[in-house]
Amino acid sequence: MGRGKIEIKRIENSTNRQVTFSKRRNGILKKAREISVLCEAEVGVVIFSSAGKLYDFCSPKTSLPKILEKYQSNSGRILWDEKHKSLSAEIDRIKKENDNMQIELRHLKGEDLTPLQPRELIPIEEALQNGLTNLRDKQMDYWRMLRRNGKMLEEENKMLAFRLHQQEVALSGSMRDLELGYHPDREFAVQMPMTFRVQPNHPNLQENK
Amino acid sequence: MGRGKIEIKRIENSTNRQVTFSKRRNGILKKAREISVLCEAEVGVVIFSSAGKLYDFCSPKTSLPKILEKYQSNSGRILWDEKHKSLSAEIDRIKKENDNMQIELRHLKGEDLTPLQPRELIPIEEALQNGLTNLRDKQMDYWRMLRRNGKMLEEENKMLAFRLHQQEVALSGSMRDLELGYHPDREFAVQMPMTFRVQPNHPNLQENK
DNA sequence: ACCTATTAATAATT
DNA sequence: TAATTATTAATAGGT
Repeated sequence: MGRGKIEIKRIENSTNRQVTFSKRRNGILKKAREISVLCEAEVGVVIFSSAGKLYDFCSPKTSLPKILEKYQSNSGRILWDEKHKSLSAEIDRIKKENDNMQIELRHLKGEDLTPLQPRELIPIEEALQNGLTNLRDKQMDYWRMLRRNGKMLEEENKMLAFRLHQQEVALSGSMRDLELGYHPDREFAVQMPMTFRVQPNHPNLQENK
Repeated sequence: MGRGKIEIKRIENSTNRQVTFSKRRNGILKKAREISVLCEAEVGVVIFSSAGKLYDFCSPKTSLPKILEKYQSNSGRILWDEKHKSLSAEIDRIKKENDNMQIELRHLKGEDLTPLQPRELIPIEEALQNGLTNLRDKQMDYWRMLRRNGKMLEEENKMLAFRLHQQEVALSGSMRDLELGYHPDREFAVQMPMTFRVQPNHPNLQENK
């Protein structure tokens, strides 16, 4: 179609090649549009000129990603790039790690032990014993902390009770002053009664047991 | 181009549509091949028929993945966004699962318990106790199996020892025959001596303890 | 699937 | 680079 028939091989004349590219490119894109409308086909076309310029067409109501997704599932060929491969590889790696941990967890919980040899049960038993030992240590720490805390509260209580006692003494003194009249010389010496003791079963301590 | 001009709109007649699709599809793929040869263009074409059948072309010396890679970097459009997102999402999901299991494992091993409240230690302790119980059960099963096995071996030994005894008796009889001459009438009745017993500390059983 | 009249694409030229 | 046009190629409708 043209003033003469041409052979389908590289056009050596650079200008001709570029002109032909331009014309035929338009032709293909037009044909692509037409077939997609006429026949309800999904079409994707990507063309790079030899200079690297991009031209493309995609049938309406879809998109290149959609078409390519369909292409992959339909052809079985994998289009995705290195990044995808590495993501997939990472997924595989993590899944494997996951499986191993799952197995270990099951074993520690005493599940799926049947296929194991007695020899293989030993490290699991040790892990469990160890875990229990560590846990008990931790619980012991808490217990000690609570006891220590209780003792501190006890001390604080003792101190507060003493202050309360002081105030009561002071208050009763003031009351007496009010009743008997003010005596500026009178002295209310503050003394700590060393024999004062909080009862060991002080209510406040109950809550921290 | 044809017996009549046609409007570029969906062909209602299904047969016509299919025929036209077939013809034009070939046309496009041919054009794609031609432009790629004539003009050194890189071309990728993907066509789906309305029935979902796939046809494609890719210029020689390249591949669809390569073309699409180039397409992405050239157009800035990302073709794999969706796929990427879903893969990334899956990685996140699995990693989370992974982390949770890792924490659970650590806890069971008695590690990283410090930030936990005493209340949170209880289920861990229960899990460990449970695991240990299950494991001990399993070990008990093995032990019982070994014992049962040992008893069976003991029985077998008893039987073998008896047979050996028989043969010794028969052999010594034959020897006597050889020494005294053959007496066809002579009878070697086989009797099980019921009082025969293998010693409980039979050497073969030691290995299975 | 093939045929062919007709339209559409395009190579060469301007 | 764009328009023109002679010619080939594509294809619509029929068989």
